[in-house]
Amino acid sequence: MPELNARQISQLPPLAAIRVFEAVARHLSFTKAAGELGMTQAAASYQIKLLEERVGAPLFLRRPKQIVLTEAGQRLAPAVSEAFALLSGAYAAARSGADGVLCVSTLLTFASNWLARHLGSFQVAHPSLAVRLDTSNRVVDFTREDIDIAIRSGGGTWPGVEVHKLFNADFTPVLSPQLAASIGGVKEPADLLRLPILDPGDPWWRDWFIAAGLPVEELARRPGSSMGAQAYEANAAIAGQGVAIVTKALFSAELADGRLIQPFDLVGDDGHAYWLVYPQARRNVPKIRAFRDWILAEIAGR
Amino acid sequence: MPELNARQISQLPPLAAIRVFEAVARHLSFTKAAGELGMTQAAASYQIKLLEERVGAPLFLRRPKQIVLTEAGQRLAPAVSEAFALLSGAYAAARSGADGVLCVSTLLTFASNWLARHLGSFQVAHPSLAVRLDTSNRVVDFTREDIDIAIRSGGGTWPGVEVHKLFNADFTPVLSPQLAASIGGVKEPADLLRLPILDPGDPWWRDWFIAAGLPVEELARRPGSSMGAQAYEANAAIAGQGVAIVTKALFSAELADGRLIQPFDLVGDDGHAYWLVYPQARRNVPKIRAFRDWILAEIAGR
DNA sequence: GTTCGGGCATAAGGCCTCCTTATGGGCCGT
DNA sequence: ACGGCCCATAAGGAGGCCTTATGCCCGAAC
Repeated sequence: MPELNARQISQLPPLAAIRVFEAVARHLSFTKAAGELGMTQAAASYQIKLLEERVGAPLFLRRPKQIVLTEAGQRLAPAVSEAFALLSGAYAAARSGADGVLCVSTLLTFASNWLARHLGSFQVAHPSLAVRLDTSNRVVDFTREDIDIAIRSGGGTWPGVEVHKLFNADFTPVLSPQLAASIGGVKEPADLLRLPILDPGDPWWRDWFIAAGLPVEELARRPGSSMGAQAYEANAAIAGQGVAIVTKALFSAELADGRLIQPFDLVGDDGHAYWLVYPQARRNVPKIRAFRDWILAEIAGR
Repeated sequence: MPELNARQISQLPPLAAIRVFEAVARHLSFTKAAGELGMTQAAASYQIKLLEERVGAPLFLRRPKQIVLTEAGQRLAPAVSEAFALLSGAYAAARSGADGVLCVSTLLTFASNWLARHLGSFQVAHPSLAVRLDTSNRVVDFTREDIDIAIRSGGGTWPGVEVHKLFNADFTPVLSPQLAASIGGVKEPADLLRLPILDPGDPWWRDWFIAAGLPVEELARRPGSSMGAQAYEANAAIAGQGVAIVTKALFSAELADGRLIQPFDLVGDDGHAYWLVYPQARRNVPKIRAFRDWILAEIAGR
């Protein structure tokens, strides 16, 4: 790759004039070039004159009815054309090529339980768009990380970003049917007390217990470790290791095929939700629109 | 060579912003890049923001103490560097490369009788400068022909050009010593009437005859053809075919070595002269200065 | 922990570039 | 000879772009 140094850069020609020169050299006409560039013939004449003064030599010979390149102009024109083709290509690539890869920052559970199952239809709809998932529970800063769009959970109030609610982050206990059967079925909330509670320190449990009219003191005494993500706890629940409290919407498949059951209709809700977020300034970037439109339709369509 | 079409050109990025981007990508610092470009950090920030909006994607990630290129930026940067290197090279070549060839439009006689004998010392002094002679008696129009500098004869009043007088276009008869001897020597002007006059229609003859007190009627009756250039007529004179009327300064060598003799001190002068001319606007172009300085010194040095 | 410094972002304001309109000259074709 | 095409030039104006000034953030150092 060619190396540039400060001296070379500082000696770059006036770029606006070079752009005009390229067009004039291609058309061999000031008037036509000006037309192409959307300016007047006088402006083109001005820029060429400027450039000729900088170069120190005429670039065109003004013949009646037609202009021709001087020797100096002939030297300059091909390189300028090539340089502009390069620029044009790279610029186009950066513009739409940014379309090439969509970087989605997503919460672990949302990725494994929702995106993993639906992303296929997005790929089908946008075959030229590769999706890179960046899974973490941090709240990403779009100005510091190379992320296009993110799934977050929370109150939905973040500055500088566009937000769309996907679904409420409600929560309700789930467990495997085998585990429920082991105590003769789970008929009322209190039955849960006879089973292991997965991550009993999760505030959701406390909220739900209160809503269900159960005592919370006992919860606090239970030993327990948080696995840090609903997906892990749900897997433990499926394996029959205990009762997990999760967001229904993320486990519709497990609930539908019976790997998990929801013993009670009671659903807690702390006002949080899952949100789609992206920088306001980029709301019209094609790939971001595409993903937004797709995910909202996908959520609504169920 | 890459082809450009109007659509591509119209989609070129803002070039000023691209120039800033190139510098920032090289330094990975807004402040340093701005310094290199001789502008403030705020200006660089402004341009990058502008470009990012046009591209539709961030080009840099703002990390504390340092910025890094985003994926889009990484795609753009190498091509931009390459394009600028191309431009820079071509521009430099057009600037100094214009130094490479000096196109001199010259009168035929001046070329063969003066330049041909002196040009060697110019080549020695400027070995990197190739001289292309364009010989014709037209008055070249610098805006229509690819000419850097010209030798003209005339009154010295042309608009838009810088002029330097080389020497007066004086005129006096010359002939070969053998021809003079054939009539027993040429002692007084009237002796010329006994010899063939080369190009008797030339106004110079009329002027000189009048100055010498000879009758001009006889001149007009003589048959004669103009050869169109002093050099041709001088050659005819050297061959003994007649008497030519020429500018002394252009035939100093022939007069010195005796191939031609100047029988009379009487020299005509119609106020014309030989001039060095070039466009005023280009008076500081190195190769033009070089040629001007050389030829004036060479003329003065004799 | 607090302060200092480096680096980028942003706002307001002004200059100067660059474009437009208008006009003229040169040359060609009818 | 005259109208049309094309480029050059002058005058005038708008807006892009740069500057100054200020704020914020973060990390380093004491």
